[in-house]
Amino acid sequence: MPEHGTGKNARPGHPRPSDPWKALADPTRRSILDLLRQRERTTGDLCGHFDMTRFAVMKHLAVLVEAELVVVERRGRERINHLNPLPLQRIVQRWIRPFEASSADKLLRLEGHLSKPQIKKAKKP
Amino acid sequence: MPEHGTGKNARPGHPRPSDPWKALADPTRRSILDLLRQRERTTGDLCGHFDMTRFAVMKHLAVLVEAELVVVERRGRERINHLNPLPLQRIVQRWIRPFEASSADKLLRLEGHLSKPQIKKAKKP
DNA sequence: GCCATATGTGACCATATGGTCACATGTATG
DNA sequence: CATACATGTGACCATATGGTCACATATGGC
Repeated sequence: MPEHGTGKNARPGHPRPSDPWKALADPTRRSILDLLRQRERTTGDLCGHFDMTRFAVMKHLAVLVEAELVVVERRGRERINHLNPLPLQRIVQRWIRPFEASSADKLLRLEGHLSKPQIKKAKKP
Repeated sequence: MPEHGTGKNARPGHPRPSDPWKALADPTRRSILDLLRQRERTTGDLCGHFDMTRFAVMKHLAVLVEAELVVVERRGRERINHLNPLPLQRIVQRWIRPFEASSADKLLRLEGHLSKPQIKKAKKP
């Protein structure tokens, strides 16, 4: 049930959410999310913040929408992009928290490897 | 000072960490981190868990190492891969926490837009 | 209706990426 | 030392991705 898998909810308007990690991988898209975190913005507004063309920004926006990180509201001839924080929260809960849980231990064990070669067996002369 | 890469510390051993988001983007690599979270593993051990060839897994491992998500310890003829939780923690602290901070408000405002189906007008024939 | 504005679509290109393989290196052990 | 095992390297290929553009489609105001 927690998995919105391939074929369960195949409603026309929501084909299937794509991997939010993929969407997050691009720094431009992360900047877009950052701008959207401040307030919702039209596509044109967003374009003003980047060096690339309007089309490139729109493509990034499309990726974010497919990952459900951005929700679109049509208002007249404008398109207003809203941040949807849910996928990020899901990532935190299903991915990052578990890593944090067991990290203190590993961190300590790691320091040994990071600083010294940790030779198990004495080298033969 | 003569040009030496991108300024800061271009030491031979540490070229510069690549974007951890990029490394996290691939599901195989996330699975590797998941396995490494349980315990450290050799490359061969990791390969056993995936359908692809050993080389593919090694490439993924290389990406993870460049992003400093994995630390390598050489032990004899084996290579032992350790998880390094620090980059993940950095992502959480510098990226995800700020989003969580302002999300409750946005969530409420979003609900209105999420429930409206956004019907597209029929195309002209 | 007409036109300017704002956004959408498809084609197109260069490069990055995931994946494969043949072959090279290193190391433990008989 | 020889050989098998574990890992490393480079070339190579197919596809995905980021980016561009020309052109098409709404929408609001006149």
